[in-house]
Amino acid sequence: MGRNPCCTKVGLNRGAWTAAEDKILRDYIKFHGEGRWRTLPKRAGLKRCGKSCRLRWLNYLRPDIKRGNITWDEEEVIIRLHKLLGNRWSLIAGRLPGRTDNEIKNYWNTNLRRRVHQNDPKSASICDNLLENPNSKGKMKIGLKNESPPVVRTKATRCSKSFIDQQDIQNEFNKKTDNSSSLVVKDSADFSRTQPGSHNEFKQNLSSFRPDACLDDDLLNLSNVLNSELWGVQELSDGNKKVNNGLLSPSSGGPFYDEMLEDWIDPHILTQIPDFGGDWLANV
DNA sequence: AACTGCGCCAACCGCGTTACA
DNA sequence: TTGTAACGCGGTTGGCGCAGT
Repeated sequence: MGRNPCCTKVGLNRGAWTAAEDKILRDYIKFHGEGRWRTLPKRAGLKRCGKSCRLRWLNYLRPDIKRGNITWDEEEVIIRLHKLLGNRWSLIAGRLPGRTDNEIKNYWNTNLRRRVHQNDPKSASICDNLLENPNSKGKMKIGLKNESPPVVRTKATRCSKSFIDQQDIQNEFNKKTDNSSSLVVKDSADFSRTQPGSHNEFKQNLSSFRPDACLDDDLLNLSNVLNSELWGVQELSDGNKKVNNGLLSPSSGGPFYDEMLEDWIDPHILTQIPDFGGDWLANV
């Protein structure tokens, strides 16, 4: 279904914003708050379409916007999350306070993409350290099913559907944890086939536990990634392979820093996960 | 000094998803 | 249940500035 333009283009300004326009928009939002973008330009007296106003506010005028060079730490996070999430710029931006999705997208396209793809020594070393060095803090070698970054979802969803009754969450969690300790895994490839509705389902439910559920969308996608693309596979001394769930046992098998996990998932929930930080899954 | 090519990044565009009448 | 308004996302565009010639 096609959509009408958000506003008639006739008589509207386009292109770069002037300082005067910025001031009008900033003052208006300061007084009236964000939202109702479609009608905002008319009410504020701006000759812009609502979309343009929203974009200008979100990417440039917001008071919490951090402008200036991307730091090395931020770059590291971008590379790490892009490896996990693909072009989910808004999710990546959500992990970088003060940075916008547009800024990160631009930075990736102009600085990081080429370096990563051309094995630039700097970014290559970052990726190597993050994804392949088993001795790195909080990380281990992980198994990737293919070379391309995991594609999760490409389009926006809103957060509001993620709000879940807290008691239901707790009940579901209790149910799943009671069952989970007896899981036995033969290999990672077979896992999702042999254990439908158990481990994967648990992870799906785990992804909904955070009470401030606006981040649940992140977790849902993270869960999708873990379900489909990323598994920790460790070679044991006896030749057997040990399968680790990257989400649940980050210290031995996950592609995440511990602190990143703790940020993503309520610490209270983490403490209830059996053998968190160790070998949650039994293996053969 | 003038021209050209290129990179950066703000802004635009199309469209998927959600909310709501 | 359906249609549409509104929102938000990722991809793309185009203007500007800078470096090289």
